Order: sequence, then C-alpha cells, then structure tokens
Amino acid sequence: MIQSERQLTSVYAEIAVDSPLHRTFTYHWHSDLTVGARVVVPFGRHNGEKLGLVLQVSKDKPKFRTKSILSTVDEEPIFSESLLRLAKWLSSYYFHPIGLVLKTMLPGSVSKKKTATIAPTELGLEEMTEGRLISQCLSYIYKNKKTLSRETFLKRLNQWSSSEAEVVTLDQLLGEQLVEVETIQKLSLRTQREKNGVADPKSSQPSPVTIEYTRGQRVALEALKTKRAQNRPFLLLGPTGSGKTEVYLSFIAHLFSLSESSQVLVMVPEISLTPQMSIVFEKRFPGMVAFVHSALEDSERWDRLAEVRRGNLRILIGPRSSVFAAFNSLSAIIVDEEHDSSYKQGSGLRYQGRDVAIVRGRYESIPVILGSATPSLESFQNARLDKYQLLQLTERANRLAMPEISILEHEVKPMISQNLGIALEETEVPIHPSILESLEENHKNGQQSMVIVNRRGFAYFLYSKQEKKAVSCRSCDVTMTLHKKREQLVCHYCDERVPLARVVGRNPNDFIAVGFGSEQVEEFLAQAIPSAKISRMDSDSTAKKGSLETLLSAFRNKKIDILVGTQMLAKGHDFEKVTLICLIEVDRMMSLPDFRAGERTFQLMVQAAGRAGRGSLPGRVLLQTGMKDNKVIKHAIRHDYKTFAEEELTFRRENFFPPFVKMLCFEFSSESHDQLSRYCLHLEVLLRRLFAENGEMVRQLQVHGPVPPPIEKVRKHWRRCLLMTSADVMGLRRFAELMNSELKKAPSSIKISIDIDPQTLI
DNA sequence: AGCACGCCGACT
DNA sequence: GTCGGCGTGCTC
Repeated sequence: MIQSERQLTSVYAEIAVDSPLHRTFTYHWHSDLTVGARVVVPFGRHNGEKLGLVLQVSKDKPKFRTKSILSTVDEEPIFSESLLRLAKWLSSYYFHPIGLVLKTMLPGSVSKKKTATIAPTELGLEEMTEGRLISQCLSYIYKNKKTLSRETFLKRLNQWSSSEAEVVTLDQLLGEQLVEVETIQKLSLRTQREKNGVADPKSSQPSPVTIEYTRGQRVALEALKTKRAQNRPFLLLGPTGSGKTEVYLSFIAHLFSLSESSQVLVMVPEISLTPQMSIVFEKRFPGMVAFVHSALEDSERWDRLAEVRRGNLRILIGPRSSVFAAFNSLSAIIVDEEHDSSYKQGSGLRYQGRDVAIVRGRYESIPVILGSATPSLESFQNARLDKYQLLQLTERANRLAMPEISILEHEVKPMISQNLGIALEETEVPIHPSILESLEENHKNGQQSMVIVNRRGFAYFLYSKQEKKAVSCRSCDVTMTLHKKREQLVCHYCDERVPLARVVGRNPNDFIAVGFGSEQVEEFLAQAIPSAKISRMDSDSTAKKGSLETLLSAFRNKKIDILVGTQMLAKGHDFEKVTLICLIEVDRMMSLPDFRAGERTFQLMVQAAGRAGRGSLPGRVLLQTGMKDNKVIKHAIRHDYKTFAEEELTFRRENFFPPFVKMLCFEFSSESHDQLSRYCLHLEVLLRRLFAENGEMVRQLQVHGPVPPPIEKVRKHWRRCLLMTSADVMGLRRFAELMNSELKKAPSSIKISIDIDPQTLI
C-alpha cells in the first residue's frame, strides 16, 4: 500500500546542481516538489551533499538510474518563474553553468563549512579491543561513536590525558595510524524565516511634496506614465542637476498610487551607495526602502532581501547584483548612471547588470528606465534605433548654467619608458600654476574645491638608476606603485606590498620616484596652500569601513577645503558648496589602448564637471591637458553629449567596434608560460581548422589573437586573450559555442574563461 | 570544480 | 620494486 502510494506520488526533478557543469541532473523524491525551491542532493561518487535547485518536475521515470533528493529546503519557491527564465538566459548568454548562475543570483544562501572529523582506522578499531593504555584512551574518546569532529576529539583526548596523567597526542595516534582525519563539507543553508508568511507591506504613504517640475521633467514623466506598458526601455538623458532623481521619485510615487503592493528596483553604481542616496529615497518613501551594498554581511543582506521578497519593503536600492533580487510584485526597474562601469561584473558570471535589467524587464513585462548624463554608446545607439525610448531633460532643475570648463595647457613630458635607461630627473607634480592660484583663491573665498587625479598612490613607480629599470611586482608584470605614507611599494593588480626600506636598502639615492598619484598631489597641495585643510579620497583612504562616510560628511560640513581624489570623486556625490573642480591628467586615460578610451574620458570629464556648482553658487572646472585639440575633449568642454556621441558612433561604425559589432573574449591563463604558449599554438591550428570547416558562420567574423594582453602576468598567472568580433550576432555565438566545446579538451593547467561583451580590452 | 583511475619517471 | 606526477573521464 505504502509502496504503491509512493509510486503514485513519486516525482522526478530536473535539478541544477552547485557545480561548474553545463548540464542539469535528474533526481527523484517521494512527494511533490516546488519548482524554484532549493534542495539538498547527493552528488558524485562520494555522494557529497550539494545544493540544488528544482528547475522542472515530471512524473515520467527517466531511462537511467536516479538518486533521491536528500531533503528539501524551501516550501515556497525562492526563484520565481521569470527569475528562473532569467537564470537560463544568463547561463546561455554568458556561457556560464546554470548551477553557478543560480548561486550567483542567490548570494549568501550557502555557507560551506569544512569540518574536520577524526575517525578510528581499522587498526584503531582492533586496538580498542586490546587492554593497553592507548586502547583505553581510544575507547574513552570514542565511546560508541564512529567519528568525531576534531574539536570533540581533542577535548576528550585532553580529558583523558589529564585524568590518566598520561599524555597522548593526536600526532601520536595519527603516526601509529590508529585514527585518520577526514574533512567533510557540511552544507549550511540560510532559510527563509517566514514571519506570518503573508506579505505585510508597510502601509505608510509617500511623503507629500510640492515640486516645480521643469518642462523636460514633465514631458519625461508624462511619457513614463503613458508608455510604461509599451515594453520598450526608456533612456533618460539628462545632465547632472537636471533632476533625474526627481523623475525617478515621481514615477515611483505614481506606480505606488496605482497599486498598493507594487515594488521598484533602483540600481545604482557601487560607489554612489552613500548614505545620501538612501536619505533622498527614505525621506520620500519613509519605511519602504531596502538598501543593499557590497559591505553588508551575508546575513544582513539576506534578511533585507527577504523583506523585499515578501513584499514588506517596496523599494530596493542596490548595486548590480540587486538585479537578481526576488520581488513580490516588481513593477519597474531603474538603472541610474547606466554607463557606469561597475555594472559589469569582472569575474565569475561576467554579467552586465544594465543588460540583465533590460532582459528582466522584458520577461516581467515591466518598464526599465536607464538614466545618465552620458549614456553608454550602446544605449544611445539603441535609442537612435528607437529600440529604447529617448527622454531628455535639458535644463538644470536649479536653473544654474552648466559649469564652464577651461583648458590649461601643460607641456606633455614624454612618459619615461622603464627599461631604456634614460637618465631621469627628479619629477615634480606638474600642476599648472593657474590651477594652484585658483585653488588658493577659491579657498580664500571660503569655498570648496575638488582635485581629481586618476591614479592612487604617491608615484607610478620607483626607478633604480643603477639597475636602469623600475621596481616590478614579482607576481605581475607591472611596476609597483609607491605609497609614501605607508612606506610601501604596492602592486595595484595583486595587492602585494613590499616595505620601501627592503627595496631601497642602503642607497636610497639610487632610486627616483617617477610620476604622481593622488597621495603626492595631496602632499604637494598641503605644502603649497598651507592654510587650507586638504584630504584625500581614494580606495586607499576609504578602505576602512565607515571611513568613506566620515570623509564625506567632513567634506559636506566644510571641515575640508580641498578634497583630492581619484575617479571616485567624480561619481554621484552632491556637494552643494563645491565651486571648483580641477581635472589633472585626463590625457593618460584618453591614450589608453582601448576603443572606449574616448567614451570613458568624456564620461569622466562631464561627470566631474557636474559636481561643480550644485548649490546656489556657479561652478568652474579647470582641465589640465596637452590635448586641447582632441575632439572628445572639445565636446566634453561644451557638455555636448550628442555631438560627441554621433562622432564616436561614426568612429565605431567605421572601425567595426561595438555597438556595431558584437564582441567576446576568450581568456586563457596558466602558471606556466611554456604550457600557455604551447597551448596557444595549438589554438591557432584549431582556429584555422574551424574557419575552414565553417565558411558561412565565420564570414563576418574577425579574430584577434590569441595575444598577450597589455598586462601579461597577473598573480603569477600568464594570460592570453582571444578577441572575436562580428556584426553577425548569431554567427558569432555559434562559433563561440563551437570553440567552447573544443576548449573542453584543454589541459587542466590552462584556465579558460569567456567574457561576453567585454568592457575593457585589458 | 573535485575526485578517482591510470600510466610513465626518480627514489627508498 | 614503489611513490607520485598530471592526463582523462565522470558526476543523475
């Protein structure tokens, strides 16, 4: 009877397992299963416990033998149907195993604890039956158990040793092979603590506001309200200060007025996750906002996301990973500063959060709004093609003119090549005298300034006159950056630190610090303008938890006169009192060997300029450059995004760059330079063969490489890149799939990863 | 990714 | 003779 009942209710489930395999597995279970819920399954020869996710349930018995699921975890699905669909899209689009995709989408769900257990060996078991002292010890420790955690084992060993006044050590027992150590992975899962189970959205209302909207804001809002169901993303193009945030807020309020339960996802760049952002939203939507960021503990993040999933919190503000959050009733996605590079994940599942947002919006039939003053050319082109609906804000909401950008030409000293052995002179910070003057004047007038330098540290590198070369990192093929205050040389790629004294030894005069970074500018300005309080904001000075907030509030409260920092400064912060922005050295950024160098420089300049004059006083921007005739710089100075974009698009079209072609990059890395270069030779043969065999597919395909990237070695791993571009998206994908299956045969010493739509070519 | 099986070099 | 290198294949 029981047997037949079991057979009646027995189900077979397609499970995505937490392992890097591009396939799913089938397990059985004795009662019904929920699609989208987590389960624990036995996996592999040793049936180790692994986390799985139910993708599909079927009553049909498969032809092969199946194992049974060990236990179910969630009663309610943790992934909705559309999120599962998104997971499958991610897996196929980014060539990433479905199990790992799901794991990435659910951060903090598993914490794998490795527990060491100690078990008696066969010899040990025999020994226990003997009467010797060591036998008594073993029997005492184990009593009736077969395995013990290392902890318990040691505790009992200690107890026995002290009571018997005989010391037996673990090493001794191991040495005599009476016991052995095993490590097992214990799966520990975070579950939903269902509070009442039912959604209980905070019944508070948006705070009433009276705002005088600009014409642009009114038009944009009207379009959002009337066309939100069109299933076409919006691109909200608006200069800094034109009131994009107000448009978001009003639109959200509108959505909330339509439905009591609707929720909104607001994606923001990692760096602008400052308290400021939360204050604006919290003020307008009190008690309705959940805020997640990378610094949160897993448990904290999990709890906040659970509140969103239940529908108790109605707005989620978070970085790129928040695009995976489960909602009770999601009704819109907003991607603020959509051009920002932090939307792209750099390792593992290398997704572009903005693109994923677009796909999710499509799957859930909800509007997606991309906002930026300087949209990515991909998005702008989509707007030109009417794939996105363009909404434009033209005037600044506070009626202030955009800050004027003035150029200060400075002599471009040729960058010293590290190995040429050219005699070097002591370098100094090449800050234009007028910049210094202006900073001083601005300070005297009681106003605040920012100086943006796009490199942290004190000096680019340390040059040894005697050896005629720069000090390099031993794990990476880059020079190490001098950090003077910490008296260290730091590798900005692997973070290795070497004390300065150890490098310089007894003859510091043999070394010259070349180039300058934020630290040196800070020091230089402190000397040049002693009356001003100068601080620095970069990833070094804000590494400690809470220090960013401290620095920001100090600056906002005018405890700091001049803030020196990296690009971090240019993004999103709204300081009312800043009236002068100095951009030092955008030239190097412009000269990077990447087709997006111009786009990035434009974005940095315009974003930085947008920081000035946000309050009642007009702002000013000083740009120090040796490239005053450069078109990108010219357009940036006039804040002329459209002309810049049109010209840049022409350049991209003519040179077969995105958005006119699709790009993907295979990355090969290995600790052995030899094996890597040998494998790359093999790759070339393989490529030639695949080209010969797939004429039609490769017609528009351009392959570059495999070549060593500009930085060939990182963390002791040598690298090669194989870049493929094509205007024929399907052809490119099919070829990549073909390549990918061939690459499965690669030796294990070669690590292979694929970057779809790479953002940097480095 | 792990993990085991399997086949060839330098050591007790 | 064996320990151990990493190539290869498998995971419901």
